[in-house]
Amino acid sequence: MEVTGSSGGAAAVGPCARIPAEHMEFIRQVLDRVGDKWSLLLIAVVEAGPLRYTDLQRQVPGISQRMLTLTLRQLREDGLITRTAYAEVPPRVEYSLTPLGRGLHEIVTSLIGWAADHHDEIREHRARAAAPAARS
Amino acid sequence: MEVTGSSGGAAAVGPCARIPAEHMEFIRQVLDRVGDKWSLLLIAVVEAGPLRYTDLQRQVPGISQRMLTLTLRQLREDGLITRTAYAEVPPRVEYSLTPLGRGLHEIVTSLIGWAADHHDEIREHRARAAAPAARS
DNA sequence: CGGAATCCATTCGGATACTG
DNA sequence: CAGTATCCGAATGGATTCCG
Repeated sequence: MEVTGSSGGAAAVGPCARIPAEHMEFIRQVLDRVGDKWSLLLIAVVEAGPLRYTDLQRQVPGISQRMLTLTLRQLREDGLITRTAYAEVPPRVEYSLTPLGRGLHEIVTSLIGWAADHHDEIREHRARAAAPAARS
Repeated sequence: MEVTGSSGGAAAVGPCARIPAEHMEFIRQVLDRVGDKWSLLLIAVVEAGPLRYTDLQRQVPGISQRMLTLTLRQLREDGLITRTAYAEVPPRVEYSLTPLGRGLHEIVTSLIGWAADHHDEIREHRARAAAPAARS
């Protein structure tokens, strides 16, 4: 796997970072699915045990019914969450993470933790980039 | 901070998963920035040391100049990558990860690893969901 | 309560052409 | 080489309305 050989002209890349082209395919697939506006957030929230539709809607501020339904369906089709419907008088539906989903949830937790740790730093950078004025 | 009091009606959620509403804000911000089509992929690729514009374009299959430029600019504004231009006859520009970006890169690596481990499983689920036919 | 369906604005993002 | 600028189709996603 060590492609640091000097035979090629454009070597000198790092040791492990060259992403194999074969991997690109499913990286893209996962990123396409998970890289929308709500999936990761929903993964993060639904971890709190079986949650009902309206619970999710309340916990995720700003999401519309449409997007909630759509995203939940996709996550379910990918095997990341389960949907359990109870045939009761007021219908009740509960969503939970599958084991597969829990694996992803750990990563989402990392991401959220990282965001929590560094969002100040990012906001500073962003503000600094937006204001090219500050120069004595 | 323990809101697990039984005064409310809808308690019974998990122990740690309730995401504080204050966190939601910057979770959304980070997700909005990072949850597009190319950011995470670029973070993953640019880790391979200083890479030039065309290198990135070659390493990320399918990206257009427009998106490459735009995404690189955003990542730079957020302080995740650095851009170094050399005033040479054929212009040369190199992109690298900042320390901040390297922190995110670790998480991206986890995500890619997870994707590599489970993409078969996901594809199976997805196919099974798409084909409701298979029943003897 | 838990959706599905339709409508529509905004955004995303690709193709192309041009520039320093 | 490393972008910028414009055009335009496609997809995202919100608001609203209706249904079982």
